[in-house]
Amino acid sequence: MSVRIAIVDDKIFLSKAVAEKLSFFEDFKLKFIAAHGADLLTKLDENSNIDLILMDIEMPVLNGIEATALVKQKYPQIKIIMLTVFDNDEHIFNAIKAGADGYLLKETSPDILEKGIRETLSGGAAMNPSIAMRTLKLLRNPESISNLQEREEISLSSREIEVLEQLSKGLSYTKIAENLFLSPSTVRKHIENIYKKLQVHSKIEAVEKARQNNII
Amino acid sequence: MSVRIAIVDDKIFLSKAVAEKLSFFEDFKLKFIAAHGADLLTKLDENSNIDLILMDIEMPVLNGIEATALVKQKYPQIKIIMLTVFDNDEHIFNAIKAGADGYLLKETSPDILEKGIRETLSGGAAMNPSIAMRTLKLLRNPESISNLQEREEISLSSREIEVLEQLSKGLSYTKIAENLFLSPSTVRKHIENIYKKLQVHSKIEAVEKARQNNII
DNA sequence: AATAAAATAGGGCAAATGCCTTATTGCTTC
DNA sequence: GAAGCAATAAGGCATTTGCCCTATTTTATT
Repeated sequence: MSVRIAIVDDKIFLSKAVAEKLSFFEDFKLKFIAAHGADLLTKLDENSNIDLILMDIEMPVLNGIEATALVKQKYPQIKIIMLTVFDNDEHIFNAIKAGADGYLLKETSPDILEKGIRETLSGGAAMNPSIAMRTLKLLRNPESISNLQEREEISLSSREIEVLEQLSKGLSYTKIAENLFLSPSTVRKHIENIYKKLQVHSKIEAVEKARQNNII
Repeated sequence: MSVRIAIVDDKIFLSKAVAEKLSFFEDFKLKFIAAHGADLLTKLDENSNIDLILMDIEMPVLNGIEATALVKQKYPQIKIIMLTVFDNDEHIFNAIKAGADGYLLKETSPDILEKGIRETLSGGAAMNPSIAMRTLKLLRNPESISNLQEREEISLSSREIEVLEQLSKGLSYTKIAENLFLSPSTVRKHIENIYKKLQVHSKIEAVEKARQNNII
């Protein structure tokens, strides 16, 4: 039994690259490529015999999130995997809300893409591990969801995030130093830098702000 | 660089099976097997040089969810993947809340387990596709989550909750006293009582615990 | 090779915190 | 009306925190 697939992407060379990956698997039949959401809906109106859609997010006319919601409303049996270069929380959450069945990054290997498609068709969800982690954090912190829009760029280094995670559990400087094999002075310095970046002045404020921004 | 792993499971033949899967990968070093959560904590107190724990859920003495929360509180740098035969929503959600970094099923192949471990160590989340789908559904339906919460009886007075709310914003004793028209001494006493009731020893721990129990 | 950024480490100091003790007042509840 | 509890308040003290300084090593980036 073959799998009928559609690709939706306005960047032609990117959809070509995805089509190329699909071509490795002979039961995957690429039925059509749509240039944007509106184009997809038109094509589905003509023929909705599609099992799964690989959907870009950033597109003109009708973006991938809106298109997903509309397709799911009209053809709930069609599975949709978001396939995008962006992995920010707002996109992820909105795609999930719209009803997407998976969320993969464009650089995904043919192998992973294939597994994701098959798992999605059998009722699972395809997810990149880093995206899975973001969904976990969103689940842990439902409040952070309301803050997904007006979000400034806060960039903490991975070491700083590590320290912040320990902070959030209520550990002291010295305990954190022990856990991370650092000197307490270093931990203090990291925390000072974290405070500056987050513009806060205490542990709790830092943790609060980090939660609001889905950093921890 | 090798990966130091611990297994926690009361069924010996099941932990043996997992150990067997790990043995295919020469950089995976199985440091120890614990029979239950309490056993794990004892062993970690002796030596916390562990990168990742594969944790069962249903165990005597201290179950996998409680153990996860305790380990994450004391050693936040240790990654934890739940490895279980059950995949019901309550378990999944509680494990995520407790801080688990991944959730795989016991029948997982050595290959998937290996990938999950490596992805978790590099900051992602390891998730079985069917479990990923459940997390998506939980995210889409925040109301469903409230039915899953099991909470113990923690009774704070309304005054204590008021103080706790101010605490959670990162305010100092003196600021809280000003806001509530109390003497700083009184605020301190309230906070002492809150700590006793929640069995914690710092502001952040109190806020963390209160959040876990939906008090604030 | 040169420069910048991140990570590491240490010292000093005022303020805040966590924990102890004691004490008074008002409100329930049996 | 006695007992218990919640709320109020104060003093003491060791530890932790927040913030300032400097300085070396490691790791990109160009």
